[in-house]
Amino acid sequence: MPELPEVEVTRRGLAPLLGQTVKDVIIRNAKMRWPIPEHLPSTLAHQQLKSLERRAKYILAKFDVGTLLLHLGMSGRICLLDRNYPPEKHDHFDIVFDSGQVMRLRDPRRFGAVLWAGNAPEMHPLINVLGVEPLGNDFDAKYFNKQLAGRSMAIKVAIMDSHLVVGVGNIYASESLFRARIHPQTPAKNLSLADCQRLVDAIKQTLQDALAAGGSSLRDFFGADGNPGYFQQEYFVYGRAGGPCKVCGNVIQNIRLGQRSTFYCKHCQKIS
DNA sequence: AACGAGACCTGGCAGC
DNA sequence: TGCTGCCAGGTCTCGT
Repeated sequence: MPELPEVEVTRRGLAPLLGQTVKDVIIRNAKMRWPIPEHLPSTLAHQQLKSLERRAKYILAKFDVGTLLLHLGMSGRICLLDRNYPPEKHDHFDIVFDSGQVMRLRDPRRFGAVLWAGNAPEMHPLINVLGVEPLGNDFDAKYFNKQLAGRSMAIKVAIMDSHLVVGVGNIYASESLFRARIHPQTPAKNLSLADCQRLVDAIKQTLQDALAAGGSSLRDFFGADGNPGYFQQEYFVYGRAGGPCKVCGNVIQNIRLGQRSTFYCKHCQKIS
């Protein structure tokens, strides 16, 4: 589900739809984070899907007439199914294509979003405030060090701030800090350039590892039964409070930072 | 400008 | 079995 690697895996899994023409759009429940635009069925009718891109955790589906923005929120999932596959309770939105395939959005908590962005999605107010992509060349130690200057917030909270860098969710924030041996409560401004280098490297490596693992479950992810089949990653710290650190054997701690569960090893991770 | 808290939702689980 | 409270992979909005 929706950390950056799963969003990217989802985007790649939708590739069979490229070049196909929209036959129908079905809105079963428009009450997502923002209302699903009522005009989508008429706007998208007979339109050909030109490209599928990703920015942060948004999937951008581009058509000649504009761009559809999809966000999976906390519990969203997109499946490719046969159009006759019966919808379930939380299947809120379908795009039916001329091949008979349907792109179906399921989201029990409805924190996700389906939005219309016109032909300049990078100017959309939700998109144009976003920070750099974590896997791109713009995200490096120098940039990050500059962004963190003067910020007293905990580094864990900072790396989850999408205005600085996008795509680092709650799981991979804890995992990346463990790999970089940085305590999650460290004030962001205290990180040296060398600390930033280790953290940037750790974030990139953590996301790439997850992407590689998620990619291997692609078949299950889009299985006919809608089974998510997401990989069972071996986490170093996330969800392992009370258990032994895999490096030093000390007990993994659980605290709350920015109202989110945070896991770390107090022996391996130090405050600077 | 920066930061913290509240808000949006449903489902699963532990504890009583 | 049923109820209650808490927790969950996100992030915008508002008040200080």
